[in-house]
Amino acid sequence: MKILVVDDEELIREVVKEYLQFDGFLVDEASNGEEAVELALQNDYNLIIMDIMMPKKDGYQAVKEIRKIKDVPVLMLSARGEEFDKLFGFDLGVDDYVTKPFSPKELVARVKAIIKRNEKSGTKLEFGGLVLDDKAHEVSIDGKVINLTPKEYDLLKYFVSNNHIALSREQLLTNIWGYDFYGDDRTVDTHVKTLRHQLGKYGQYIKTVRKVGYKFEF
Amino acid sequence: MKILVVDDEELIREVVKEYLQFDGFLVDEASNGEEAVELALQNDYNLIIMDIMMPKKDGYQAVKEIRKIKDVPVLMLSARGEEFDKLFGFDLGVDDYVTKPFSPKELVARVKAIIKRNEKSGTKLEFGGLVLDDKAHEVSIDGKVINLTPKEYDLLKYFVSNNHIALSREQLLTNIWGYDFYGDDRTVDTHVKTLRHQLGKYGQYIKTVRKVGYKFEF
DNA sequence: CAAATATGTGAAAAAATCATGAAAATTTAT
DNA sequence: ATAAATTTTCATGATTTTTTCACATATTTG
Repeated sequence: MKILVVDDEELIREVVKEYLQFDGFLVDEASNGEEAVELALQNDYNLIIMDIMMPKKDGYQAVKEIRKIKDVPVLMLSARGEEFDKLFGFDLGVDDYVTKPFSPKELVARVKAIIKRNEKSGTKLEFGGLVLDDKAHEVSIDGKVINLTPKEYDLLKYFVSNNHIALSREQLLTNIWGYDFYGDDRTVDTHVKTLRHQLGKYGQYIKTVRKVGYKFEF
Repeated sequence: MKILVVDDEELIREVVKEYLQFDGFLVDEASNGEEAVELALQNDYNLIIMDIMMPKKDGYQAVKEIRKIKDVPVLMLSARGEEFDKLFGFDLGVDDYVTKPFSPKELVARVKAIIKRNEKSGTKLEFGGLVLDDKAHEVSIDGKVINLTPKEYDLLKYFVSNNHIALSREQLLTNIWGYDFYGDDRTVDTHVKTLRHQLGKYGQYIKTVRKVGYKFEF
C-alpha cells in the first residue's frame, strides 16, 4: 500500500507520514505540484494526499494532470473555510477532502476508508447472494461458484454494472461484442436465455423491456 | 431534492435546515433513530444526514435498517475524535461523514457533492407522485411501479415532456408512431384511454382538447 | 330540441415481439 | 486433427401489444 503525500510544509508531511507508516503504509513525499506529478506518473500509488496551496504548481493543477494519465484516488487538504466551491466546481472527481487543521487520526481513518472503497469497487459487485468478483473473474450464487461462459460473464457484468438501466440490444452488442459485430440482434436473446438459466433464482432480475431490450434490476 | 436531517439537538437541526433550505432543498427533520427509519421508509429522500449518538435508536442502527429497504445516500455526523473505527468497521456504505463541530457551509458543500455523485438523473420526470424514469424505462405512481406497454410509455413520455401543450392526433402519430404510419387517427384515442386507466388518479391530467387532440397538464 | 359532430369504450382481429430449442458455425482445448 | 465447448442463427409457437371498428356517450350547432 503506497501513498504519496504532497504538501509544501515539511512538518505536515512528517506527521502524516509517521501516522501512515504506523499503520503499515509505505509513504513517499513531494513538496510541490511538479514533483507530485512526476512521482505519481512513475509510481503506482494507492492514494495521493494532496495539499491545494503549493508553490510551483497547485493541487488542482497537479491532480488534473495526473488524472489525465492515471486513475488514482485523491484526498485533498485545504485550509478551513475556503476553496470548497472550487473543489466541487472543478469536477476533478476527488475522493475526499480534509480541512486543516485536522487530527492525524481522522486523516488516517479517511485514508483507510478511501482505500477500502476503491479496493472493493474494482472487484466485487454484490446483489444479495449473487456475487460477481471481477478480479477472480468469477460469479457465485449463495456462496457457490457457477460456471459461466465468457459471453455470459461479460453480459452479466455489463448488466449488473448498469443496474436499473434499460439496455437496448444494440447497446449490448456494441459494448460487449464490439462495434464491429455484424450479426443478428436476436443473438442477445439467446444469451439472456442461457444467462437467466444459469443464474437460477436470480435470473428473474434480468427483466425484458419490451421493444427495447433488457435491464438488470435488483 | 428532499433531505432528511436526523439529530437529537434541535439547534443543530435548525441550523442545518436553514442552510439547506437556502440552497433550495426541501428538508424534513427527525430527532431520533426510530423517527428517522419511519420517515425514510415512507418518503423518497435524496439524502439523509444522520447523527450517530441519539436516544431510542442510534445512527448506525437506523442506517442499517433503512439500507435494508432503500438505497439512499447517507452522510453521517459524529463528534470529533470518536467512533471512526466503528464507522468504517461496520460496512454501512456511508457516503461521507462530517465531524462536529462543522461549518454549515462545509456541510452544504458535501451534501451537494454527494447528490451530484449519486445523480444518475436528468432522466427522471416528476409530477407529484407520478415519476417517469427514462433510464430505467419505468413509470411509478406514488412509489409503485406500474406496467406500461411500449406505446403507452412512449405516449406518456411525449405527453409529460410537452406539459401544457395541446397535441393533435396527427402530431402524436408522426412523433410517436413515425411519419410512415398509415392507420386510423382514432387509434390514438384508444391508447389515451388505456393510458388514462393505467395512470389511475393521474389519468385526469391527460385532458381532451376537443377538435384538436389531447394535452398533459399538471 | 334535434341533428351533426366528436370523443369514450369494449371486444375482437391483426400484428409484433419475445422465449425457446435445436442445429449450424465457429472457436478453443486436447 | 479431433473432440469439446461456445457462439450464432433461425424457425416455431406462445404471449403480449396494437389496431380496428361498432356502438355508446358527450358536446356543439343550427
